[in-house]
Amino acid sequence: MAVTRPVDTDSHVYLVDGSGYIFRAYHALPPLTRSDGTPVGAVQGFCNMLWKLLEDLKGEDQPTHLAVIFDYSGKSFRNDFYEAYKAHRPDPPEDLVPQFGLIRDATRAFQLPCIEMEGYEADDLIATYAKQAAALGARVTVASSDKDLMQLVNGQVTMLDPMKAKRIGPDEVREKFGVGPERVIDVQALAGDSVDNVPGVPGIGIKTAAQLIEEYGDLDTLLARAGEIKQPKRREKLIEHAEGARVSRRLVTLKDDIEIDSPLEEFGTADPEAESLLGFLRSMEFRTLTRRVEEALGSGPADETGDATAPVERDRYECVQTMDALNRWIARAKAARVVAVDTETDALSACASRLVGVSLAVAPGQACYIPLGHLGGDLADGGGRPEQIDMAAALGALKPLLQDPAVLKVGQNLKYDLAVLKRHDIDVAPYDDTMLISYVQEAGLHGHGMDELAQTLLGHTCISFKEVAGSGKSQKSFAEVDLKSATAYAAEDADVTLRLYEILKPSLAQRSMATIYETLERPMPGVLARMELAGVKVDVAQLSRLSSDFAQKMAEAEEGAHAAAGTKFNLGSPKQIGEILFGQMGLPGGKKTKGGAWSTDAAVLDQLAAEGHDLPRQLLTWRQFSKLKSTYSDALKAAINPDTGRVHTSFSLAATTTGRLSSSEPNLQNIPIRTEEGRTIREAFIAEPGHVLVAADYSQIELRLLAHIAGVDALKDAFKAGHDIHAMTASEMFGVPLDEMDGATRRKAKAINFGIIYGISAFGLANNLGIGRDEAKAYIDSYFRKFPGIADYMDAMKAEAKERGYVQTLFGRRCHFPGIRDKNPAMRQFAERQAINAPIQGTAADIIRRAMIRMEDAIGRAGLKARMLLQVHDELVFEAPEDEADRLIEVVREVMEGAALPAVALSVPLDVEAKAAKTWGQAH
DNA sequence: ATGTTCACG
DNA sequence: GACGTACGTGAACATC
Repeated sequence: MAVTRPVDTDSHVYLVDGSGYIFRAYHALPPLTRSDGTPVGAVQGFCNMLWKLLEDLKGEDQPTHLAVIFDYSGKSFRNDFYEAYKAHRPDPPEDLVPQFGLIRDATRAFQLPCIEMEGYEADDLIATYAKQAAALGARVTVASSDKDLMQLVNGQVTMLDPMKAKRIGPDEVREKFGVGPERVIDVQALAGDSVDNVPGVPGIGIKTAAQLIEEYGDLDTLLARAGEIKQPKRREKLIEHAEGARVSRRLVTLKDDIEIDSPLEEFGTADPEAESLLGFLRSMEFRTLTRRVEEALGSGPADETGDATAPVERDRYECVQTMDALNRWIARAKAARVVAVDTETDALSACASRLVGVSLAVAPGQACYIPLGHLGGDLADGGGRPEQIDMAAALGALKPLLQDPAVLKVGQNLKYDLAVLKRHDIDVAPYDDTMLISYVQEAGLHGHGMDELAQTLLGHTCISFKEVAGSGKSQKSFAEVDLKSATAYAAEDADVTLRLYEILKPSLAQRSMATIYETLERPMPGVLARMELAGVKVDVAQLSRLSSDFAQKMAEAEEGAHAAAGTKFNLGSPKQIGEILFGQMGLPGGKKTKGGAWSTDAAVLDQLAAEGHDLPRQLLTWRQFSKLKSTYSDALKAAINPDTGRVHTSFSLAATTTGRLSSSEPNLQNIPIRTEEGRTIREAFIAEPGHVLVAADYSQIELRLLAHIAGVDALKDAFKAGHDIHAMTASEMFGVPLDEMDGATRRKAKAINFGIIYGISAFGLANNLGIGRDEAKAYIDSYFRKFPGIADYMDAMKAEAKERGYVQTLFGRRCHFPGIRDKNPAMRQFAERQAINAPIQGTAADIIRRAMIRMEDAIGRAGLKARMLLQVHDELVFEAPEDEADRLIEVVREVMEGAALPAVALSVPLDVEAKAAKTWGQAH
């Protein structure tokens, strides 16, 4: 744990260039993966280096202060004046990406400060800290071998190559650059750096640059007197590229006056607490290093307050009601470098609710609640508004903590809190989400809500919301809950979240799911929170018109139905419909429902209507309009947020077994499109004036993935050639030439193609096509013969699910099916069909997640203002200024079509159809 | 709280 | 040969 210790002339400050080290370790060391496949080579190199540094320096060179400093991902201030800076750098290798997060975890496990700052590179932070420390008289060691840091070297500041254990002082710098440290930037400005896109002066390398600087003293003098140079080529180049040299000097000159968040004094070194470090090293499977650390530190039992499984004591939570108390908690959180955060609001919707309080936990059992928006009126609080810190002041103090790149914020379903805090202009980062850490490991096995996780992982029963707010009609909003109950409830949430994190996070690595979590889960809450906050505009007048149209159609159908039945009844009651149709009228009943009653669903009513009966026809019409009115036109109008005038859905990240999202309150993933009447609802989704909606959807993505995953050459070739896939299937199966294909045959093939994806059964296909079971069976057999690979794929998935309990997507996401070993054959077969479907549906879900994660950045880089609003499984919906539409479509298509790369190279192309229009309906 | 139906991919 | 079905969701409404 870092301690606070003043910096003075006896201090020795170590500044470790974490980012520089990551790349060197990655390239210098052989690739290493943990047993679960997570790449950890760079992490191991990094941990070895840190440990060696700490051990080697036990003598007189021992650091009194130490911090590890990282680049902030994204652009730096240098791009503000020179756009091309580091622009040609390729994206880091796929197997390095997950290690960035792990290396920050490693730093925290060593209990060392982990420093980064938006807009700055690690080198600038190091320069700033080095200057401050030197000014206080301390000695400084910069642990790096990066030549760009050599300009910092002087009598007090030396560098240490952490891999070669070699000291770099002024003499070594002179050896490398031919000039002393104080002239290094001049030499770099002339020589340039092709790797970082620093232009320099063409034709001049380090040797020549050093010679010129030696001769003329410094860069400005050289450029001013360039005309005196004897060699004509060199003279011309220098005169021509003088400005390039000046820009280059600005690029290579490190910024040493950044306003830093974490002062030097907080970097005081202390022996690391053994268990948390060892826990991390063991989870990474670094056996040698684990043993070394065990020997050096001993490994006693965990400290009582640090045990995630210690009993939860609700009365020990603190209710924070003064700025002093709040500042103490913020300091504790900063020191701990990890803090669990939870927000309480007065309603369930993140977009429509008001912030009521924030809770924090810094260690198991160490949690507080900060009430901010509680109302008076409760007798327990004496009737008045309870004593609370001013909301703006509290958020002002919390903001730097919540945005501090060196403090990890942990939440349970953090998307909600991100959205609430974003509305108060706070961008929480970095973060981890316990719900997602659980989901990525155990999707399909159980739910991932906090109460359930606390029960199973901690054996703890959380206070229910009802216990503090009541239930039913008398339920209070959280703002009306008294502070004592609110503190017990809210602080417990943060406490439990932190404990869950300590248990769940290490298991992520143990089961080699860290890469999936890092690439497909961790980035999502931020993306979705922004989409939900953006919302989508709907045309209120249009919805009102539709509601009254539908009401009229319903009334007509109701009248017709009552007339046809000869009696009045409730058209919304399947029970009454059954009694009339199959009782009074004596029609033959078709299938039964699960509960044993006669089914009256659309398939049954359709059949009866086709036989010429009027009542089922009227019922179908009534149901259609009743559905459109109550579920869509009425509900959407009621869902409009009065502040924004838009509809804000909530996306759920941990609801499905396959990795798909779900949408609720309202569900915007099931807006009608299949029928003409239904489409009118989609026409009510509109763009702001001067804007358009762009809808982009993957064409046939699941069939394409089936072709790739099952290795079906005929399907692959058809997709590569851009053929109509259902017509091709029909032609193969039924022997009809493509140019003679009729609609009915193609429709049959289409049903079979979909059936395959769903884990086909003869009964299901027969039902769907309205044919006999024998005929359906013959179709399936014929399909398997024509497309070898499919049957093998199905058998393989069933076997894999049976053996492991889960199947995997192409990217490695696991979908569990506990029913696969059930003794009930129906349950088992259900699980088998799920196991066949999940890798296909799940891979498609992974691909669109990857596209979404890359999309915002791609839109930003293209200089567009467009916003991503909705995801509907294979479709993304955007809103953009009219004049951006064409460019947006280009960017969106590029990102979506390439979303599987580089992790997976598909053997079929992904095709995206995109269109811009004023309404969602027209954008299809 | 559960079942039925139906909207979407 | 049993089992009773197409895969994944969420919302409204009736009924218990």
